[in-house]
Amino acid sequence: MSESPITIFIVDDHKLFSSSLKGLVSSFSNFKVSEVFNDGDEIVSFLEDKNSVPDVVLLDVKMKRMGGIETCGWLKKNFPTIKVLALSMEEDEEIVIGMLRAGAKGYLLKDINPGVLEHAINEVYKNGFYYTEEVTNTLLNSSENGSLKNNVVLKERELEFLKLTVSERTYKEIANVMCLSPKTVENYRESLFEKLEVKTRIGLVLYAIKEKIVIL
Amino acid sequence: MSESPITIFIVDDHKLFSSSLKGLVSSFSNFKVSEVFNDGDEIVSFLEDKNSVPDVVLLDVKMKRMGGIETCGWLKKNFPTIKVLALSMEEDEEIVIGMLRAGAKGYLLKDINPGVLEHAINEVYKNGFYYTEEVTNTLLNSSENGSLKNNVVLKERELEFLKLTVSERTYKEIANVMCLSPKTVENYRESLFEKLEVKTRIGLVLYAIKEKIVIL
DNA sequence: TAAAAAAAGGGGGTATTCCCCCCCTTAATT
DNA sequence: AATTAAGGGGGGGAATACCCCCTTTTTTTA
Repeated sequence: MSESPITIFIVDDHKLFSSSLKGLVSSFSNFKVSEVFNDGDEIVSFLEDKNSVPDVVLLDVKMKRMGGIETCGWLKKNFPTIKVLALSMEEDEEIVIGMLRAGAKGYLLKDINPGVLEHAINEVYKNGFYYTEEVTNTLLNSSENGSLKNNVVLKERELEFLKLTVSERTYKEIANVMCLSPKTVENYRESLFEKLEVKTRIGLVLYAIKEKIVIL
Repeated sequence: MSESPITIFIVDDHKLFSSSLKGLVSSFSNFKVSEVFNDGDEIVSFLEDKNSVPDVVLLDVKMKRMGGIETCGWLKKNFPTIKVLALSMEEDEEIVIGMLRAGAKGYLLKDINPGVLEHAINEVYKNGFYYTEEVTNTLLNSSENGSLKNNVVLKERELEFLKLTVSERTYKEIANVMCLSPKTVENYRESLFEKLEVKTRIGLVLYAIKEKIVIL
């Protein structure tokens, strides 16, 4: 029952890559690569001129003039029905997060197998999104940087204190909440400073967030 | 070419739910629900007795005795080939993150359509994972809580100050880095306190992290 | 072009944080 | 019986953070 094909735009400033990608994607059944752009600017002016609108855009992340995130944000804002699949060489956390926040419906590394790309395009078209395990893990682990004292076991009361520290409370206020004297609270602070190898409250806050002791 | 069915275990302490789920899943082609457990403990002892190992486990998150995260962690550690699909009523950020960190290959809300479950089981079996858009958004947006002054535009120098604040630096040190007098730095602090409606440095740090001005 | 806002620097005071000591009790170890 | 760990409480002081009020210069913008 051969439906109308999924129309695809490709945006990538490596012409060799984009043209070979066009060939590859066109070879998949039911896909039609209508346009190929070398830059974010190009697809923007193309769409501004009220030309045809694609179902899916394969968007390179790192482009010289108008970058991937910016382009993605523009597409999201002006053509929210378009599903953007981000394509990237590396898996830079900031960029992954940036692209997804900008509205990308998926994030693929360029070293994937053709079959995965085909699957991803179909998924993003049908279900509206396609997230690989790697990307999700990147999001999850985007907190395991820094040299965190990871092998530290925090006790219940310490966790309580830590959670309260991650808020605009003074130690006096924390003491009230925890039903302790301010001085005892300071003891917790001091022992945590040592345990977690930090020097200020800010350090505690960063630790708590990185370790997902508190979720923002 | 009818392959051997995907074997599935269900773990859920709501018997009514788990048994109806068993019926539903069994009705999907090529799925076989071999065992149903009422608790994490039960599947653990079952597997410890070297009984059959399933392909996929549908795991309830909130269970009375041995909880979902704990169970998932045990499965991940002892039977890494088993794909765990977490099932949950709500989409609590901490729990989503906890489950995925514990090794779950997917996270589904219990109010999904049967078709989605079928699709998810197939995906998790074939590709090893299945993440819904909601879950990914939960991870992404796990920062858009709180009443952030979102419509604030920060100037370059303010951003610089803000980024430096998210570190264990005193204002004196920040002043050195920014080549400003400590007093000027304090002016930035004050104006940001107003703009961002926070009362302490901690507030600034939380804002910067939530708004991904700094990525941890 | 005059007014407003932004950028930089500052005084002086109070509150809080941070740091190094100290003490007591209770419960587990040895 | 003595030691060690864990939880709770404290003093005092120096450093830092926080707050309000101020001046000057430059840049925007109305």
